Amino acid sequence: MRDALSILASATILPPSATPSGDYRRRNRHSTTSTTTKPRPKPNPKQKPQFPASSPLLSSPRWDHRQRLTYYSQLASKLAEDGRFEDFLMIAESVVASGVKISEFLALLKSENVASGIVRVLREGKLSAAVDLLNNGIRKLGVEPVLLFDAVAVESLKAECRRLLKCGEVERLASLMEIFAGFQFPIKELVEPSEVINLCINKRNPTAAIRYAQNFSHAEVLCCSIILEFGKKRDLLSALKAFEASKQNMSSPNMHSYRTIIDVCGLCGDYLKSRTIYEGLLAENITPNIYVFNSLMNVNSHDLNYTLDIYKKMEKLGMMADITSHNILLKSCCLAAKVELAQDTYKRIRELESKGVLKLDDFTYSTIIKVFADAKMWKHALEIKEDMVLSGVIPNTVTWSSLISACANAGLVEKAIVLFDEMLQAGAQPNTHCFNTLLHACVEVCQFDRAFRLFQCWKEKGFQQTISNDKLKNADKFEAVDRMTEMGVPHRLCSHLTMRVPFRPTISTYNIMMKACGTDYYRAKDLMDEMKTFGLTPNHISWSIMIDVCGGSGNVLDAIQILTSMRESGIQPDVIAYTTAIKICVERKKPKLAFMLFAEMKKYQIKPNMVTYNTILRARSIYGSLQGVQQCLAVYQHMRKAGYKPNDYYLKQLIEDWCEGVIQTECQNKGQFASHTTDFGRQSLLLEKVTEYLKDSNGSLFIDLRGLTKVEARLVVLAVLRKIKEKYAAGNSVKDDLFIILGQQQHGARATRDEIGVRDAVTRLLQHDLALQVYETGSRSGNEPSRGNQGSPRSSGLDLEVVENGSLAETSESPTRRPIALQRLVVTRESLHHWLQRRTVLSKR
DNA sequence: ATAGGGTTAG
Repeated sequence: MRDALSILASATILPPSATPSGDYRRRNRHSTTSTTTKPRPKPNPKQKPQFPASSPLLSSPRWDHRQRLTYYSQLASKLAEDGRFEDFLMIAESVVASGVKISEFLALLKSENVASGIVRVLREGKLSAAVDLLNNGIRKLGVEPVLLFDAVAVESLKAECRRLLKCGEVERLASLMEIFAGFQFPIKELVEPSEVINLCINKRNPTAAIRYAQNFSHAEVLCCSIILEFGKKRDLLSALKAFEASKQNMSSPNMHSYRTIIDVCGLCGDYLKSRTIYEGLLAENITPNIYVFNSLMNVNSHDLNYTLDIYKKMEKLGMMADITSHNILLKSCCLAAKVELAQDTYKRIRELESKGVLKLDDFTYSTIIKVFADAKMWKHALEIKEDMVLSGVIPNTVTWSSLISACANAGLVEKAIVLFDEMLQAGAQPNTHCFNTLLHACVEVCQFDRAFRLFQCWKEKGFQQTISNDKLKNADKFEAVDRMTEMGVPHRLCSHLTMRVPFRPTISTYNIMMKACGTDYYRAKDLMDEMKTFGLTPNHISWSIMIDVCGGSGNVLDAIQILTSMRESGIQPDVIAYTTAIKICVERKKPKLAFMLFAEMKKYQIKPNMVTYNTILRARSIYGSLQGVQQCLAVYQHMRKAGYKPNDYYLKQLIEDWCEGVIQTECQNKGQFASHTTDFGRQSLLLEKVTEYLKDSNGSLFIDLRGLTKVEARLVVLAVLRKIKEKYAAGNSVKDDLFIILGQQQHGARATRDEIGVRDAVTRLLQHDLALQVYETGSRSGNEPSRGNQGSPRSSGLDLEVVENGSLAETSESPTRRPIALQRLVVTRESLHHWLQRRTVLSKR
């Protein structure tokens, strides 16, 4: 125990003699808002203070009881304010030991000083130790610490909370709250809980949010909403942290938080994580509840097999799958487009219903309707509607929407409109979503006028409703209906629209309508402006549609310009916007612009996708020149590097067409080979070779046909010949024989059938179709009539067994190379000359 | 406490 004297000595406070007791005033403990001061309540006169003799100061005859108490409470207040809670407690203990009631002491204590002392140690980061001390010390004196804080203290604490809120000091705020919650203080009074939680979420501080939430009795619910909020912000990492933090201080696993984090995984697109979480539960031998199972199935619903596995797992555990589980299973079938499985599932659910186990709901019916809608089975969809009505489930807006799209997807606009009408008759409230479906139905079948009439009519009626409410006079109404009927809107539809379809368009509405503009760029532009008057901002899709509409009107340059407008309006063009623009260029036969845009994508680091590549490669007919083909091949290589499978149909077509162009007029039966299709797995080799041989840098007259089929070999030879021809036309004559490697033979082994096939096909092409002079050589190089062989046969990227100057591996140290002899064809330079002179003008394609 | 519908590029 420390000496009270030393405490007094260090306390910077005036002796009580300088403080007239009657003058001492303190603020009223019970006032909540008023800051005015009141005289402090007089101590109970019956109270006879008994100060122990051991405390000389307390028993000093110079002071009366009240003076002493006032002095010590002031001293204690000061000590608390300085954060010296140990000393503060010692005073309190001495006072109590002297026989004074603690409540009397507390009544005199300046509790705002205690509060600010706590704030002070909080700022110094030494809060918890100090508070533990205070908490225990005060409790030991038989008082709840909450009594330390009166209205004034609460006000100062509130102010501190507001300050911490404003500064975004969530950690400190959470600490403060934890402490006061520990005092059994109603912390809800200090600051609005949602404000604290929102701040923690905005500050991306999941642990502070959870720490705060755990001070409340409904912590589980709060923790779940925190996890969900992070999910809504697509911040899975923080959500997971919140989830982990919420597991602390939790006696039993909280299934609610498990299902929430699983839902959040779905929101954030990380379905694999949801599986990990589920497996974690299993590993701990915890059986998830049905909500966890349903959420897991839902998050993984795009993976039918997994969903089915979970469904079976539930069965194995003897857990009754409820209607939600079944609905999710149906949804999974729907996403996988497994119509039959969906039908079976639907039947099974119906059976369960007839046994009284389940009750089908609007979700069930709407989902199976969507299955049929997607499969264009509109009749089946309508049958489900009958089932639904018979079992007494009322179709809702979503059900009607799905039914309308069932007809729309099948191209039945009339039926879609009849259904819409029926929906209104049935008293269902259509919403914008539903209206969009209907408008889209019209656009899908190119009934643009009809889309506009409906749109116009919806807009007018919607306005009237909002402007004049229901005060619309009957006469006006009839007039409006007449006008709409004139516009071709069904009469019944008009009257319903007049009554209750408010016009609340979305971006989608305008996007659909912009599509309905076809190639009328100015109309689409007007719609875009109109959209802004409704407070809607065009999105990526709007801009892409604008590019399409503008380009469709033939205005390629303006269409490209839209990419810039888009960027200027704050929306970075995405891969779709660029692909659309490239499509326009290709359609309008502007390959150079298309390639320019393609290059621009690289500049803006927009990765082309399969559609982009196919779009730019599509217009093969417009690339007639070697340069064009080279550009295409470069795109092709780019594509492979980006990891796309080289199964490109267009490019093969391009090469075939271009190569065949060599003999277009010389060979009548050219279709014979061109009609063959090489199988996709082998194309990469073919295309690689063509790409290699067509490079400008590759000047050698050398072709390696090993590994190719005869159709492919023919293409490669034709490609090289075509290149020679184009080079010749540009003034480069042939200076060498053309070497063609067919295959290799080990010692006396016979050539394979394939190799013979290739040799025959190529020989026939060269000799018969093109009348070139060809001879075959199977022996070692050097035996054929030599012409210096300047063109090096070594070609980059190809591993050849031929070394320079035609001598085969004489200097090689590898013994395995020695016996290899190359089967090759040689096309003489003279005959190539003749061939070139025969047709110096390239056939125009 | 659970789930569902419409729009963009081949």
